[in-house]
Amino acid sequence: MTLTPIQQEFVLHFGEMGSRWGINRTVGQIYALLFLSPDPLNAEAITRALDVSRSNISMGLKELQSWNLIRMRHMQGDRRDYFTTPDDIWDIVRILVAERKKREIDPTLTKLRELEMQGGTGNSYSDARISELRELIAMMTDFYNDIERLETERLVKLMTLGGRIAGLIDKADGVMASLGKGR
Amino acid sequence: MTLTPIQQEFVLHFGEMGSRWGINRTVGQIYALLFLSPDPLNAEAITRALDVSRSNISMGLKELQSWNLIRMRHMQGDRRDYFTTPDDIWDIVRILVAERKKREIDPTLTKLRELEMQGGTGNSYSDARISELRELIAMMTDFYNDIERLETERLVKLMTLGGRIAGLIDKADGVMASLGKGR
DNA sequence: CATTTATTTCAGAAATTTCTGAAACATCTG
DNA sequence: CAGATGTTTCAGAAATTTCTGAAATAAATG
Repeated sequence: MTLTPIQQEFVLHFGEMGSRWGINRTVGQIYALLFLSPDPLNAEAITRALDVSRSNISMGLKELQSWNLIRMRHMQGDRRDYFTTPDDIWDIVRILVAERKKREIDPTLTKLRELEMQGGTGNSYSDARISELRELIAMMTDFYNDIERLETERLVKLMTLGGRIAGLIDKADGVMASLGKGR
Repeated sequence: MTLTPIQQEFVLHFGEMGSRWGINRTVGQIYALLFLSPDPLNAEAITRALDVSRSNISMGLKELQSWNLIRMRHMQGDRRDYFTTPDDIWDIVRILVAERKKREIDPTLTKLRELEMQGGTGNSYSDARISELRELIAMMTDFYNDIERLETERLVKLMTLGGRIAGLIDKADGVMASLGKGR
């Protein structure tokens, strides 16, 4: 896999964005490369394309696997490991969101619950802030669980509702109210 | 502001999570402290509470201001700067999402458009991948713009729809179809 | 305008993260 | 099993980020 200039630029961009996304440069570049590649690549091919050390690639691949972001595959009569990104780009988004939630949100939700268990902070404002935050994160987490279950088709429909979304929410709410379940 | 043990733990947690959230430990701790504090705090008070250098606090506050995550206030007859987090926790969420989008998503959308402008990569699969990715990010960005406009009340309603959300999407789609605008 | 008070800047120190090359490990082949 | 092939581990080097203390800047006070 020799990269054309545009592919090169794409790969370098992912490398640069890596630090903002919570991965390192090499991991970003490996992912970008696999994302663009029509075929699975082995570590040796990745090393040649990115011009970093073989061991760095090995660690990067391990990291990407821990993120569930790449799949390992094998070829007939070749004992090297080959890697790909999921074909369906929506799968990639789902994985990314799931993993970021797991790393960036869940530990805090757990910690907040822990803190609340341990009794108050000794300050009513702090207590209120913590419980507000816990409630908000719990609500977002529940919403995430509902959204996560939607098939891609419905998800796309939701996302393309545009301005009609407000009316739709109100309509759903109206139904709730008429059923005596309003909040 | 002397911290109780539970407040201390909250502050330390935010410090530790900082690196996953794309901020450093001190910035995380400052934010946690301001979040819990009923009253605005000045840099000196923050320095005492967190036990790091005054200059580090100064830089941390600057960083938080660049994120729009804190507000500067002044007290009558006191020329020191005081800082708070927004009272409404939903405002905090909105700001966070907006800033992360700005830093983590927008540059990539711009880059992808740039790459597409420059003509293809020389590989049809790569081209398709890039344009798919650009479309997906654009869709999510548009959705974000719609959501961002919703008042908190409607946002909460949306998030608490639970399992009914799928049906609601279908209903909206049905209306679209009957109007001959189906996609 | 000299002094006091508050804040920022910045060069270098400290800490952390990333990366490399060499060695270890693992597995296959003849 | 000896050699070949492929992967991982890991100690230290390199790069990057964070943090500090001292100096600079800014603004108010008497």
